[in-house]
Amino acid sequence: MIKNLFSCDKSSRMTGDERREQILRTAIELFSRNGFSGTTTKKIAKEAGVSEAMVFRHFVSKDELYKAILHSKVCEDGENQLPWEDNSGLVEAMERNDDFQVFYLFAKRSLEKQQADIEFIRLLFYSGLEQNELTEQFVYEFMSKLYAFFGDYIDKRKKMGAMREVNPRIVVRALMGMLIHHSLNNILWDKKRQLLDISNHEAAENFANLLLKGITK
Amino acid sequence: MIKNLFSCDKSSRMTGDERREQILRTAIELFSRNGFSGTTTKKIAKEAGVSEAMVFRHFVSKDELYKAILHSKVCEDGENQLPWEDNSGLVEAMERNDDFQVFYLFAKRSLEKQQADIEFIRLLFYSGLEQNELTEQFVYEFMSKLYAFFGDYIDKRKKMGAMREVNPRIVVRALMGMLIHHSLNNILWDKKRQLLDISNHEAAENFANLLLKGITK
DNA sequence: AATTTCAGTAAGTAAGCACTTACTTTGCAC
DNA sequence: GTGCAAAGTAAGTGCTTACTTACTGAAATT
Repeated sequence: MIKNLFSCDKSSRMTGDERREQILRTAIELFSRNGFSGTTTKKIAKEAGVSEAMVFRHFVSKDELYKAILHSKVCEDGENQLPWEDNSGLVEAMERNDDFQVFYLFAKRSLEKQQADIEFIRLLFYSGLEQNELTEQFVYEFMSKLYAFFGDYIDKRKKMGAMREVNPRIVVRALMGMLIHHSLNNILWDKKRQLLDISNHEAAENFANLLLKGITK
Repeated sequence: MIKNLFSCDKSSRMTGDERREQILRTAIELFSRNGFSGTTTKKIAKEAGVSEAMVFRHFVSKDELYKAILHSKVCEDGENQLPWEDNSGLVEAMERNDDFQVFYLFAKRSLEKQQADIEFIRLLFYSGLEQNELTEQFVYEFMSKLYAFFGDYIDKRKKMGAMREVNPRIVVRALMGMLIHHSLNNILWDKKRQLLDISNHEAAENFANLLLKGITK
């Protein structure tokens, strides 16, 4: 039978792996929207169009399902989440010491990634509040890489006399703060952009300039 | 009987208002730690040392209790949460156009307030993720006041030729991003300060300098 | 001293929860 | 076409949930 061509037909029988993937995707959506204890296995099954028993055939417990989700989002997607990967412009800008382009391109790519995967951010904050170990570990590794990446660049530019004496980690924390907080505002608190309505380009440009030149004339 | 002197004796009979307050405080602690659906009315009652029925005598439903909490935290405490209130140094610094002191004192006070009331931040993020209306409204009003406060100062300093042309709202968003993200890191993800271990003084100093002068030499 | 008031509880209720069991269908290899 | 592994379900399990009812006892008012 032609089946894969009509894969939107959820009621049709799937292979084990297909169904597992589908349950996982459904669960990601629900966990990211309602958190761990706000999501029931019944809802997941209903949304996926299967009986509850199927959820427990593919995942031994609700807890394991949650772990599988964090693992897939945080470890797999997360690995490719580094904003300088597939970003040749950024690497080139670093080579020619174009500070503005370095920070601008990093900021723009970060904002785009964050807004393209709202589920990821919500999951990260929910699991952070829920004191999940995996999240703590992911944030630690992700930030460590960021510190190394920017730390090297800033140290290099300091030696060239282009930057003043600063702790690179504080600079990275400041930059990530601007970016994540801006995305969080747009996602969580000010969806209608009543407080501040700017494009990612504008935001990245302003944040990069702020970080480099400050606001003093 | 001498009662109020031994008010730590939870098992003694309290007046209605006393007990209501106590249940509220207990509930704040639990909701901020575990979120709405992660907290049960049974746990609240047990922690408060009363039967579950008492919780429902004082609050018609779990939902109403949550609303009462957000109202008390967000509207009452929140009102006094503005970091320039009781901060005469900040107002004086503004009068003598001491830009660094303005941003430094604001940043330091903000960080201190955030770290003194971790419950508040956790509650704010939980209820934000849970799409609570009250939270959205609070953030809107709080940020509006911030924009007005700093907007006026930045506009004044621009006219004096001391600051370059920037959108004050972007500056405020950047500053709040640094501060909230820094606190969030310390509270949620990097409690052991493995990534970055700096005092509030150091953080405020660096963030203020960054915002004013940038990192370029 | 009697009465009223109200803080407080024990023991429920129905619905919902994570998870299981015992069974039925489906598609594919032979 | 038959056998069989695997996808799938209906109908449970015991426990927990938010919330209620019907009652008790201490203290303030009369």
